[in-house]
Amino acid sequence: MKRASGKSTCPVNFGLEAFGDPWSLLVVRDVVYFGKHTFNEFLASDEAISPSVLSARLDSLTDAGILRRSTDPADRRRVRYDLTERGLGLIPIMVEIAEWSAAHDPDTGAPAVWIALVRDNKPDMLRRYNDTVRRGGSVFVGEDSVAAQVEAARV
Amino acid sequence: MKRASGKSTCPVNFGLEAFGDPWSLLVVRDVVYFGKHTFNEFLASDEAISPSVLSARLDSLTDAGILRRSTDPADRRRVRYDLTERGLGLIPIMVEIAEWSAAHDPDTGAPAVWIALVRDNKPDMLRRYNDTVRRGGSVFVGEDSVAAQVEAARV
DNA sequence: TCAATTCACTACGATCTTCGTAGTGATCAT
DNA sequence: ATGATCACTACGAAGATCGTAGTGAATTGA
Repeated sequence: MKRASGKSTCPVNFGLEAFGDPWSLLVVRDVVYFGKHTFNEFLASDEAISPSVLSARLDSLTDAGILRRSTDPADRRRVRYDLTERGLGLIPIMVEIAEWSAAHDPDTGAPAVWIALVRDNKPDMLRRYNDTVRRGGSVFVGEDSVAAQVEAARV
Repeated sequence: MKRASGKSTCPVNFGLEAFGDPWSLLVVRDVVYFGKHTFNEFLASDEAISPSVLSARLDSLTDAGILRRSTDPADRRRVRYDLTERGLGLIPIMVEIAEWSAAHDPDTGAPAVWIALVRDNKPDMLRRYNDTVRRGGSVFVGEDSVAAQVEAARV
């Protein structure tokens, strides 16, 4: 991304300068969908980011106001990354990307039933995503995940 | 983007592999918002892409089934790029990016009134975007632009 | 008809970014 | 005290992008 910054006031360009590299949205995805919050958790993702690149991305996402870092008081080695309000605002973008990919990737790992659920109840599901991630939960992993909420409501 | 392809079935990753570099979505934006369709038109964008990179992006977007190329019968030098149905599917993603950026960039060039119009009439506006671009029009430029349609309806 | 222009695109060296592996220092568990 | 684990840094190799300068084919204007 050597492209000169601020050379255009186009909003699509602004977004791409903030998170439009090949890795930033994968970090955000790890937080939103899988409840990952630490360096080593991000490092262990399927896509195999290298530590120096991850470090640079965490810095730039923090600088852009998308992530907030904090040290765990119970273990001061541990640094935790959470989405800010601005970062939570990226959820609709990710959901649209997931929907597009699920429709066009024959080998997609996205469960068709989940994609349909999100597509057909978008405002409601986006609200659930937002609320859940805001309080530290995730879409698929954990006690209070969105998937668990939906499952509980289905019965 | 040296990242190994196909190493994950995550739909966010699939999308990013297809159009998640810093330039692809700017090409799509040029088509959708400004009605650009040729190499030199893309080259003249504010963000100053270099011709070799543009050439590579047009190839990869065509390979990904997002763009379709055709030679102008009236001027056989001219190569025209249009969005395929799959490419039209990227419109909701771009609209969400634009909405996020307009909300977080103090210097955004996006007209607030337009962003509000799209936000508050999203299904209707997305349908207009899609229909208009499909028949060769654009959001802001040209006789049949979405902006012109909205202006006509406002009177 | 023929030179000048315009079209999409390639060539290429310099520079920047990413990759992949191997550390480093601080903190924690035993 | 020792070893493990934490977030990261270092660094050379490989790859991508930048910016400028072409190239050949098609079209236009004289």
